[in-house]
Amino acid sequence: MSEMQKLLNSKAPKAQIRAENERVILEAAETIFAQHGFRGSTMQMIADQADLPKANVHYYFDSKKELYRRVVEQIFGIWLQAADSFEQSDNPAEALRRYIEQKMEISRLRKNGSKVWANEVMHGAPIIQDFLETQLTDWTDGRIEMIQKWIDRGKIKPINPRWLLYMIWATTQHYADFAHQIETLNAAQPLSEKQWNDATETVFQIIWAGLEPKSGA
Amino acid sequence: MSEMQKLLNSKAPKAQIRAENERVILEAAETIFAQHGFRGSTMQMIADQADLPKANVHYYFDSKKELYRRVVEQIFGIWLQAADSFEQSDNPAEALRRYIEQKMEISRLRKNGSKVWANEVMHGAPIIQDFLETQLTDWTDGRIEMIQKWIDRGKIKPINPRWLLYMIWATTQHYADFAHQIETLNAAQPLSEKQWNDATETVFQIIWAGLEPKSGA
DNA sequence: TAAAATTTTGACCATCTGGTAAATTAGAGC
DNA sequence: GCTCTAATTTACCAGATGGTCAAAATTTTA
Repeated sequence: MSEMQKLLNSKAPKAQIRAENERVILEAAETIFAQHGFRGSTMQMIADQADLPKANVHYYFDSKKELYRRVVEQIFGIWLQAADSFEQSDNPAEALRRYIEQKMEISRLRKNGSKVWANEVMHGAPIIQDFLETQLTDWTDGRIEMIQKWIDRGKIKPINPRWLLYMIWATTQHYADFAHQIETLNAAQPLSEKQWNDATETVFQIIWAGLEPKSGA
Repeated sequence: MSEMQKLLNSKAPKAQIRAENERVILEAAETIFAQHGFRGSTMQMIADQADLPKANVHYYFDSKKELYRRVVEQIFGIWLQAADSFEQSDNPAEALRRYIEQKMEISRLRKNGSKVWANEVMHGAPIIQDFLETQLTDWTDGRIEMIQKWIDRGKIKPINPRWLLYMIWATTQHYADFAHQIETLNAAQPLSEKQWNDATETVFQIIWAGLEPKSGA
């Protein structure tokens, strides 16, 4: 631990030391796991990132697997939180806009989390399979029902709601998971604020224009 | 090597043994790398998958890195091949339909390849950065120009072509990279032929309807 | 058929890495 | 201050893994 860190901790009550160190380690782990995957990350890398001795990381988290599970659980929480922005509404355009904006915002601000999630799912979700089967399934079914109601009321075109959801997930998360590719294709520059807004707007525009019932129908 | 394999090889001329074994190893490697990532895959796993002794794999491929690079290069070739289906055309609807169908087909038939690619890019493309900077950049710039012409001629709505391309990539590749999640949400069943067709059609319909200039405009 | 070249294979090694032990230091409660 | 608990840290270990080697087997060539 650095002198700086020591200084910061020294004034913290003992109860807060634990909370703070766990937070620091989880953040470091998310960064490292996002960059190198589970197996590609070493406890030493995480410890260095957190500016703590490796044994100290093990003091707070019994094993690499447990630490990883905690990171993934945290990420799933954020995912579900964003999902709430897709609330029941009679105005599909507004609900979709809010949801897309929220998911793009997460891709921008929580890139690492999205990457860890993608990695986990791509490798067969060994750790969070139960989340997929319970919470994610429930949430998805609920939203599909809701979109179906929009269709039944003629508020959007009749499309399969499931593929629409996947399209939104895919497109928004792409900006986090493939950020490196996008940057490379952007003259090695991260997207600017303006570009993020423009991309968000374009995603919404295409999807919404693709769903809006023809005024003449 | 199994007796079966031995029997099969025994009749092959020597020159073909090498070609055949390299093919078998590359295929095995793609499967294993897709499932476990670069670091999570061991040469032993790949050897077992190829039904060869580990030392034999090293006889054909000097190192794990070289084997991985060969796998990724092969995948990029397929990617570019699909890209060709997005050929110059004055009919955006047809060109887009062909491209989307092609990319969905690849997601279905070459799931592992897509996963390896996603993994590589997500981790910062350490191996294929040069491909991104040269070939992918060139291809993308070309297609953006082409889409811009469609816009200029009023054949599609004015949107930023780049975000449209990313949307197509994201959506189609999602069906490969997140296949496990999609299966879990499909009652643990792989998508049926019918579902694949339906998803492909929906993706095209939404995107095209989102791009088609209003008939009244 | 004999020699040369290629392929196969088991045994082995150096290194890396997750995890542990035990001693030391710092803080909380009295 | 003194004791008890929590946190920090160094040194270390056991197992896994990428890669090597040399011998054996197989095929090609002369």
